[in-house]
Amino acid sequence: MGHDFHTNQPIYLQIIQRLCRQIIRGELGAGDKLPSVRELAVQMGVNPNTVQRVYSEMERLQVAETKRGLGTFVTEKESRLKQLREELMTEQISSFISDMKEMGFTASEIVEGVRKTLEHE
Amino acid sequence: MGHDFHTNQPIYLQIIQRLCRQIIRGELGAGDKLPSVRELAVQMGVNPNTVQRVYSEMERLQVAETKRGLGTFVTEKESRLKQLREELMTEQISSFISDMKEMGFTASEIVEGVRKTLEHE
Amino acid sequence: MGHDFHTNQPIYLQIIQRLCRQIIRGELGAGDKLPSVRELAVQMGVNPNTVQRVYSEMERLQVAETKRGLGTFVTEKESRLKQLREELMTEQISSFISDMKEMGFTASEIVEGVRKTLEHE
Amino acid sequence: MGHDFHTNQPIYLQIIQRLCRQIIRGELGAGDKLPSVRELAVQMGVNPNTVQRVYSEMERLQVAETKRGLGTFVTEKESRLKQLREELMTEQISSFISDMKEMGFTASEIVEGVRKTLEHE
DNA sequence: GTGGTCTAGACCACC
DNA sequence: GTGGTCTAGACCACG
Repeated sequence: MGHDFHTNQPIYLQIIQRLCRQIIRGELGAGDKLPSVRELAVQMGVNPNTVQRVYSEMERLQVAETKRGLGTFVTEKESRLKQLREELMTEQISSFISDMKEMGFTASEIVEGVRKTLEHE
Repeated sequence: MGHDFHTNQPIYLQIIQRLCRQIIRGELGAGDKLPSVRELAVQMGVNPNTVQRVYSEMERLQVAETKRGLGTFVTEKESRLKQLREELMTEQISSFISDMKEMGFTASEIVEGVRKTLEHE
Repeated sequence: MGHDFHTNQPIYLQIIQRLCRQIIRGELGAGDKLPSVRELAVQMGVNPNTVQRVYSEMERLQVAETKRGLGTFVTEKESRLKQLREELMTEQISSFISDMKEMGFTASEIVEGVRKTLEHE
Repeated sequence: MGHDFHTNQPIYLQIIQRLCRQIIRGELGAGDKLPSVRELAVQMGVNPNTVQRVYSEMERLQVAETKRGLGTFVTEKESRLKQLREELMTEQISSFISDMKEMGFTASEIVEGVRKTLEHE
């Protein structure tokens, strides 16, 4: 079992996130084959139902495609992958900033906080 | 009803978050009285039990104190409030950065992304 | 306010306990006058209703007596006070031992634990 | 209904206490499955919500762990269980001793009282 | 009036 | 099946 039980985010979302990140990092490229449902289920120490859900969801997001009898693959549309990278980045940043503002932090506090945290690593 | 139904975060956590943000923004100061359980329940369009849970949790976090028969109050320990502000800020920033890194973004991409997004507002 | 708000035991019981302990320690002797309801209420930072309850309860326990127009006094029956001391001690010890046994500690573990804790003070 | 109504301690605390004692007595071992919420609710003659609260609290104390969709289990960390035993013992003893001292009993009176009471059983 | 606990019963996501 | 959350409405002790 390679996933984190301690968080309360649904396991299938954790797995989707992990796969998407591998994709935008380039570890998984357009058209690459994803593990079979059963394989990934074993790898992750998870019920096959859960993996099934992961793949359905990724298909809905047009990030993966299922070819009947062959398996599930990263979409072949490279443009969709670039778009995905942008989407995830923008989404992440805006939600971060809006949260910080809601907590009353100023723009400069935010930039400084991020810079310092990145330095100290 | 003033809370978000479209998110999957439990209502009581949403309310805690909202109150904590009001506190660290300084809208609620040390020692201030919080609304009574029943009052807040009406304000939020929520069951009193849910608010009860909010206040219990905030007391556990030492952000609120309850005085029997009198009501629930923001803690009188100013230091705890400063600490809370730091905690929430650090927590927010680190989780943001670790997410971004996991997606393969570099430190400079992150800082730039944040700076640009803040400018365009 | 000289009492402890942090515990969840009712305030009136805390006050009764405190008074009884002063009595069996001999700080308050048989026949001594107790403070008036209003006085004690101010001393303790507590509502007079609460003190009223304290005195009623102590009267029920035959530890205090109220003389109309004069005030409330520690009972004059010295024997009752000795008895009280014994009662409280026995009660305390038996409930302690039965708790420890219920937790699976042996007689010798209990005696040793108590001895050691008393030494290290 | 298997719990004490005649005490003023909340039912959920009584149940936690009972479970913790079973654990430190070794009747429930590390990793053992606890009854499901609904099961225990029936056993105890109590509402499922009350048991829910018991399990949440025990998880917060790191005495229990819940596995989504599977159930609630005694923590697998044996060290935590040893620690729990120590904690409960120390807690019990110190509160007993401080109570006795506050009542004016001397160290030797305390030790003797405990020894004698244990002999007469 | 306040918070604290409890029951009854519901719906949800997850495995 | 499991735990997690929520509503509705009740009763209690306390100040």
